[in-house]
Amino acid sequence: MRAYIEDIARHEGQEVTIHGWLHNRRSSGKIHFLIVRDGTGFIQAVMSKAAVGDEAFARADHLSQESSLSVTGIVRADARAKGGYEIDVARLEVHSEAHDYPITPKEHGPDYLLDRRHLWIRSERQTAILRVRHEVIDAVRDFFNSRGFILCDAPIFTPAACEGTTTLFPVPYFEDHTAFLTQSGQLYNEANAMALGKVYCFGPTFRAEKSKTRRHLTEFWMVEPEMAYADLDDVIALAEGLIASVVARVLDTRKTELEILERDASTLERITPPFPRLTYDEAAALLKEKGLPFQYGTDLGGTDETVLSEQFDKPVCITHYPASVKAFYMKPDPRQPDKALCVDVLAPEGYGEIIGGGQRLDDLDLLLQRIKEHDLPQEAFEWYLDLRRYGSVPHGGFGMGIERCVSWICKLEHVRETIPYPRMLYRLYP
RNA sequence: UCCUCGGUAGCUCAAUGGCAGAGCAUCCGGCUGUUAACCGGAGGGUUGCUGGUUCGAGUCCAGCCCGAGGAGCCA
Repeated sequence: MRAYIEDIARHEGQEVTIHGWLHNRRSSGKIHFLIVRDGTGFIQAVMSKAAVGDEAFARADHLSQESSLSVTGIVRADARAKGGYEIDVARLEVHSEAHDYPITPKEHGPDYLLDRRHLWIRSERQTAILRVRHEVIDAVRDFFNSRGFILCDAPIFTPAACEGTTTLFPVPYFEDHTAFLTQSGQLYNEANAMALGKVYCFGPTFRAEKSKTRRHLTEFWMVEPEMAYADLDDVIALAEGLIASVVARVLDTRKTELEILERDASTLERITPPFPRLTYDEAAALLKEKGLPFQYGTDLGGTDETVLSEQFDKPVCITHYPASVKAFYMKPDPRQPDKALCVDVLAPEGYGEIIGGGQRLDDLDLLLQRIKEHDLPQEAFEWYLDLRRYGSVPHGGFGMGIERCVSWICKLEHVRETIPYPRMLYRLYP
């Protein structure tokens, strides 16, 4: 009977066949220990010379790492085994031998591994991370779907910058046209919210900044919800609910993976709403108190975010940034018009911003003024201005970077491990 | 674009300006409970590239290439 390693406990005492690959092999003369992986997990297959005969035993002695094979044998509980179970091999069938597999069971540098990312993802640690990524994405979708949000994706090819400031990737678009890869579905999301009420988009996002840090990818995945008839408090409550829900799901279904990653689950168990909130002014005062060289009126830097997030054991919401450091579409606070009704959520343990959003500017005249102030071409935004011409309402939303979120939940050193094929400043292969 | 660090065997790394080394991987041999198994043996080198200093350069100097971390930048 065919079985998967993740279900092996259900097959104790039965004879099963595992189809997979040889992860590692140890031998002790008349007994081989084959570590087999099948994509769902790892298990040790024990092969004794007495059980399989001299010929089969000798063949297994030369089996190389990552050769594809099927092992058949009885599942046995064993306290010495990592997952609690082993297979006593009765038959072993080799499908394809691998020669000189480049990723050996010893240390490798990041450059070497990234050049072989297509093979690196076979490792136990990388499969654990990619499983957590899958769970995070699934939890995000369930969260919005169960709350009446409609998935309504924004285009990847866009005609111009959503904002004038950031660097975009240009792509030729038939004769004489240049399209740009999206850096946000935000503006389209606003139009979709006016059509469908509560929407979200979820897709790849492209940033051509020459950022070279552990928090940056040039291609990453972002989920962006947007709600009509919503204010800043609604946006913050939604962000809290999303993060708490995603963390709870990973704790519920991916305990094994968190153990493989040596991630302390107790720090994640504290992630329940409400999250602490600080205004920009309060954050600035706190940074000054801590003796950081922070200049009031500027955006928070990487170090500032790290120090702030380390003050709390939950994600922290920073609101009311100066309007001047935020995007043109942010609504100013009526009580203090130099501040924006915006929120950034900083992940704990120094992981920095994972969510950015806020309430959108819904007044036509003020929006026109902001477009002028930011030196943006008004004609490119006529469709966006129509949303204010035809039944404008208070609305808002946010964007959450999936890789930064996974990186925090898994407590990784670098976001490059959270996506199957990372795209970075100097890396486009494989 | 700037700052810092790095590039030596397939991999991870040693080597005061004086014979190019170790562990792992590979190959051969040994071992019936190994957990990155262990023990014995063998093969494996254009020291990133170009030039310079020197009796002598992996090592010092200059330029370049590549990478890492950070800064700037970045919803």
